[in-house]
Amino acid sequence: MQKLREISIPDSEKMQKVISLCKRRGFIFQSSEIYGGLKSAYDYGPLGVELKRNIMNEWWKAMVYQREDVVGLDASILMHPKVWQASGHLACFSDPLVDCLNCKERFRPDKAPRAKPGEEVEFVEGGKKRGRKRRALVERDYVCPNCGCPELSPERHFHLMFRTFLGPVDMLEELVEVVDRNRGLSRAELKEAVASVLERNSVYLRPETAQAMFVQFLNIQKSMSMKIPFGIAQMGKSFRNEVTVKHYIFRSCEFEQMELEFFVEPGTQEEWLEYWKEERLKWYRKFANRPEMFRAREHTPQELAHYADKCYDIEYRYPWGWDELEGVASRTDYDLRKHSEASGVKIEYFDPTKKNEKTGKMGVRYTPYVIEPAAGATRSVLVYLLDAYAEEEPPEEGKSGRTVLRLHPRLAPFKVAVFPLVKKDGMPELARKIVQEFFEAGIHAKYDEQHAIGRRYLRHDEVGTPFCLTVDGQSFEDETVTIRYRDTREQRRIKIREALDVVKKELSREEK
RNA sequence: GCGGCUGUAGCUCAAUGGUAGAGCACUAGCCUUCCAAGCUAGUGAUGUCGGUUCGAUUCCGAUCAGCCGCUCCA
Repeated sequence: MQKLREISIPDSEKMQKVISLCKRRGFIFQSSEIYGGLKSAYDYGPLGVELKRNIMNEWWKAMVYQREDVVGLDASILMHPKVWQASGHLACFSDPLVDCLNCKERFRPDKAPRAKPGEEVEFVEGGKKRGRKRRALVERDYVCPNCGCPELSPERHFHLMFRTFLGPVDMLEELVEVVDRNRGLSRAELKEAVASVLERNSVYLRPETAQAMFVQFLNIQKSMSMKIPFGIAQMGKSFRNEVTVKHYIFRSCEFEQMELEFFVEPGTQEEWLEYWKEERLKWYRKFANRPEMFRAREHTPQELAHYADKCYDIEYRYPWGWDELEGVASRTDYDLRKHSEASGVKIEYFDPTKKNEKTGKMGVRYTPYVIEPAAGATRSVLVYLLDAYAEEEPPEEGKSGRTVLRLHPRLAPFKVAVFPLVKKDGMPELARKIVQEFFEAGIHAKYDEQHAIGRRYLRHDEVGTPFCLTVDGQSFEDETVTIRYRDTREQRRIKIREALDVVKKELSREEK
């Protein structure tokens, strides 16, 4: 057997290499590139769309098809604005921020050091460690947390939800009229008047898929006769005006989520949280070459969101360190309760099998608690690309090293490539006949006759194609082809009529 | 949003105030019976806008985008 020696790649170079491969081989392109690109927006090319879709299909399979207690949902991205009022996103997503005019620090006023208005304070010019000292009067009840300077920009709100407007009528006229009518007002009052026009017409692109599952809880539970515990699964795009976008597709303003809301009886949330944490960790590791690169980390009390009583982050060891991939949160009954209060609709579950302690009769009514495993689909794409990317030294003298994507066969964009050894003697025709069988079976396959055979193997290694079938002279004598394995570079002969089954069998293997 | 660095062909990189070059890749053809062989020919680039200049890819400014750090990330 050939010895395949992997070249170790420093973390500092890994992202560059993966990004470059993704562009070169049609996985991921920058959005609107010919216009100079758009901040943190990326397009999934012909191979990227396959990888992303394969990951999402595997998630759907594990969440919905392979269990009885979860059903699916595909909600609209635009929802009634009251949804976001009730969920708290409208308020929380617009924290005021302030810039320090001295050291350029940006911070939240509520987290800044307190000070007395009118007091004189000393600070270093430019915010450096040493330098000329200056004094100034405190105007507000806080100073810059970095340099202590009281000279600050106005408090500004940063809306983290994308606002848009429903309805074809342009509100420009209305706005002009409001401004015109209120000429005498102060700036603050005018701002409020304009804001109210905007608010009245605004809808928002969802910042998470979760809320639709809470809002449709009753419809789904009743129409499908679901009994608690049960879950609702949804995949789709969400949008956030992130202050800082980072690390390629890791944090972008438009991203794709795979979320499960799993409703449980109050009091059982802890065990279900543990259950889902383990399930999700297992799921990620199933498709990975390096399962040890995934871990679950419990949130510290400081990190915990206001709606959660406990939360795990499923983290991956990215080239920049451990970072989030999925959050598995115990959200209590916060969301259902909020929507119940805001809408006036009683969102409860009636369990006829439990005895009511108070009345002694059968049947208990309660607001379910929810466990939320919320995964990043686009983050998963990055994670599996990083996990799969490898470079190898030449297996022996005179041969070539290679770059290989060791993707799980079910995640790989092409499942199989079919080649004629050379472009003559009827080999292309036979190879095309074989590839046609895969087309008809719905297995994504690629016919390739360009360049020499070795180059074709290596090109398909680079995009993660797990199996290559090659027609040669012998194929016409005994109806066999060679199957060549991506991970080992080994090959063996199989009967042509068995080729489809051999590939199918490899694809159905659970473990990587 | 701040600070630092960066932007030349699909990729990796070179050069210059005066005709922008290579390797790889790609295309066509020849050759080729299992791991990036060879030969011939070919396509293809200075992120965008503006300024200085006789002339700017080079100098300056703005802008867009990327990387690193800070900040942010209910």
